Amino acid sequence: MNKEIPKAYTPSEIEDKWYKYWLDHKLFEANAKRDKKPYTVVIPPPNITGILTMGHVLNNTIQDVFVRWKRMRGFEACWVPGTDHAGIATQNVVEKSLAKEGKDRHTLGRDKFVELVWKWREEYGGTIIKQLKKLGVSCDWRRERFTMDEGLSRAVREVFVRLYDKGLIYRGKYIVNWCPKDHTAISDDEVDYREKDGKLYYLRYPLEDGGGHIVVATTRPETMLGDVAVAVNPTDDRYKHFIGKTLILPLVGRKMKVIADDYVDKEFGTGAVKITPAHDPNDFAVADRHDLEKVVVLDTSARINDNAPEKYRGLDRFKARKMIIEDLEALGLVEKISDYKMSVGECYRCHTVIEPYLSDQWFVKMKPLAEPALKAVREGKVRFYPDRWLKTYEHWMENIRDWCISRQLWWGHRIPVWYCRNCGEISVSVDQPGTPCARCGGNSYRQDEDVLDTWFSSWLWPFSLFGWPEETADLKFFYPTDSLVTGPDIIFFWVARMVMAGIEFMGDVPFRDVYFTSIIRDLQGRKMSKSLGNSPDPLDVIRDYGADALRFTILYLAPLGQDVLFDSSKCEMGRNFANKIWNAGRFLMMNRDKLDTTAAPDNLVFDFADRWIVTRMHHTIRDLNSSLENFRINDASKIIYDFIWHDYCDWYVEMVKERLTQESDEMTKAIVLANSISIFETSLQMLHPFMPFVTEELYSAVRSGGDFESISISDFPEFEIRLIDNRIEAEMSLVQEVVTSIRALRKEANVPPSAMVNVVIKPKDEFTLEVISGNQSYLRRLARVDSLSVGFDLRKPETSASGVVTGTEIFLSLEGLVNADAERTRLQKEIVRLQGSIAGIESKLNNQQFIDRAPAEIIQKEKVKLQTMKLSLSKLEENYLSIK
RNA sequence: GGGCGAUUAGCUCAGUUGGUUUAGAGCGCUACAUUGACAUUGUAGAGGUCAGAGGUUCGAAUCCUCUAUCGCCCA
Repeated sequence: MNKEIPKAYTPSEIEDKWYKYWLDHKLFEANAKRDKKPYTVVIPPPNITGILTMGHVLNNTIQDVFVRWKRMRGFEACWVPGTDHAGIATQNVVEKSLAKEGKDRHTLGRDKFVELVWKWREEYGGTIIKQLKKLGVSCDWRRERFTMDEGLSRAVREVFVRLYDKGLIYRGKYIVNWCPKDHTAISDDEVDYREKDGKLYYLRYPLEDGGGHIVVATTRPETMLGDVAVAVNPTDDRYKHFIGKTLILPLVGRKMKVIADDYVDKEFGTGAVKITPAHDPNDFAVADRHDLEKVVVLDTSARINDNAPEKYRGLDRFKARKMIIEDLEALGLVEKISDYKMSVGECYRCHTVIEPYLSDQWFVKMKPLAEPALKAVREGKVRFYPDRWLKTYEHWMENIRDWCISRQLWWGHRIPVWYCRNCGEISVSVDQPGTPCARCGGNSYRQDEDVLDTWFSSWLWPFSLFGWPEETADLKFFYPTDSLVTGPDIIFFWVARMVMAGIEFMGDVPFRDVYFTSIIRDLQGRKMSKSLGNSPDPLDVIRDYGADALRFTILYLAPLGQDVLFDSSKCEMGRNFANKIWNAGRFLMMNRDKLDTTAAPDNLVFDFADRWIVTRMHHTIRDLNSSLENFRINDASKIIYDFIWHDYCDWYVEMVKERLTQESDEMTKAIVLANSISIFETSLQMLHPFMPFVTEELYSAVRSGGDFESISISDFPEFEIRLIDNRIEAEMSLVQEVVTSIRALRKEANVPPSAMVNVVIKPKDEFTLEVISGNQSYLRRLARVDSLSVGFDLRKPETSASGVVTGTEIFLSLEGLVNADAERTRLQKEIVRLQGSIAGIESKLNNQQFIDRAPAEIIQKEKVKLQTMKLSLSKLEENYLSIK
């Protein structure tokens, strides 16, 4: 930096430069061999289809703060980045682009299609990674992994085989969200629910014994072909006597029982529910509990299949609905049809109504995995921040259900199950069997068509990315990882499952601490989402305000466990802060350029201001470290903000200015400046994990000359208790109080800021006298005072404004400027306020129970407070009376 | 229906085990200030019966109970 330092900080000019520098100098690379303690973080891998959102910004900034902080504190900090193959999302994206060319994946064939997805990934899959770099994150990019990489894919197959061999993987029937148009299952989050006008059909199901009928209500009468029972609530008096009786299913003729189940809502419809296990998830669960048959009556295109009476076979579900109602009406079995608003699930891609559909799926038995994972968290081997999420975790783990891991997609890890083409024998192995079929000796195999749920690779992430199942040096050194930073919305999908996988396959938990981030909302409190379009593009925000500003603002706004209402304009706060620091640096540089600093001696002499800022700084170091240790990251950002802005800039720099103007000796000036630069450097180091760019730029500027070392690998400031000086802090508070009080008096009396005033101070005690006399030059400058007299025996000037600070009287001599009435009013107000406080304390001290039960320390404090207030009050009253 | 969280200044939020808190910050507002770091600034100020009602306690924004409103998760 030279003399032409711009007045305003312009982030865009330096951010890319420093990021490139850090990468070129390999500052973020971590190695297993080093003689350091590891600090490991694995990134929650973003989807390759995704673009950077505010959620990612928060999440990754938090990780970066911890990683940079630990790196500076001497840890071998290793942050492994990567992306997730996001099965469904990615397949959809590629299918959409195919559709634009009028093609679909089926005409292309599986191999060609998968090839195309890989090509798409090469081209677009790195977008979010590029965007993350703009944020300044300090990942070891050499280690970047993708959940479909060969190594990770092998880990997935290995895990499947191990679990299968242990008997923890099985094949079974399961209700999925089926799209009859795309012929695939889709996940719960890919179903769009819409309010629609529908009908509620009330159907009569006759009893076998001819004793009347039961009326059931349904929105989907065509599924009645697959009914196997009617359920009622066991506490429902209307139906108690029907339980156990047999009904005849109209049109089909099937005999069905009336069963009792808690699931039935007495208030809904008639209180009797038809049970269609193959076409409704709730009914499926009921059927499991009551051991009922599951009759599938639709084919994969949602047409009536051969399990139904011949008449309806081949009909589309909606045509079948119409015909069934007509037929039932003809039989007099429709009681009534009413209008009904209902929420219907649609495929978010093609808007076809989703069909809950029973199909063959692969499952993992979760109970044996969940038990040790629950125990580990309960024992504190993994800690949650905030810890209330423990309850959510426990609840889920205690009621865990088996995990359906198969997906009818083409993009993903294909299930490592092979079927003998000859006899159908199943082989489960990491690679295709190379030996003849064990049962029939056949040599031809067919691999299972399905792929695995994307989470089935994510749950292995903390160790698969270090090379598992190979016992690599990295795995030994960096596992278990230290902190995981993620959103509470994936506590089940991801966090819990990683704990299970870590314990099962590595014998140890995958991380020690889990930090659950806030949810970012817009100013109306709505979750930010693509469809609402209410999420600002972080890249725009970075362009407008700077990456540091965005990082700092979002951290400052995001307390642990609370949601954040965000709007880009809030980044002004961070931008202003960056600019403030920039200008503090500018001030130091400008003064250094004026001085011959080569003359600065090694032994720096500290004056009052230096000693004060040093003790404040060490408080800051201590508080900052303890906030970060406790994952109170927004506290940490407030602490460093207050120190730099208020202690350093507002007070210390102003005092430095006084010394630079007063001192005539170049050598002394050089010392003063060297001290302030040294404090500034330390401040930059403390701030660096939060605002890496501006701190690096300034650090490099103030240290220009010597050998350059990046701030990001410099030593984080160490707290030294010997530099905490309570007496200096008390002295400085007094100076600050007196200055503030004089400034307030000036303002009250309408003295222009540029005008100098004369001040008389009658100190409360020796200590006050000493401090004020000793710091006269600072007081004069900070409060713009011309002549200052301090003494016990001084008299109040004839015309003056007066104030009392904890018993010390301050008089502002104002020839002809004092408005007596205004002065009286002001003092009166102050007197009333003090009287109120005094009355409060007196009543406390007069309360015998308070005296008996409160700790002596508290009582003593109250007494001192009372004394000071009484002293101040008497002075105020005296001054009030003397106004002429 | 079950669970969790929130409710503090006009707005957005801090306030860790109850006592130097007559409750703080940022933004906004008011007044004044622009030739030496910074108007992306400085100085001073106005603004709150801490959602409501009970209770525990010498003492409650803080602990307990209930109510109201809002949000999230599970069913």
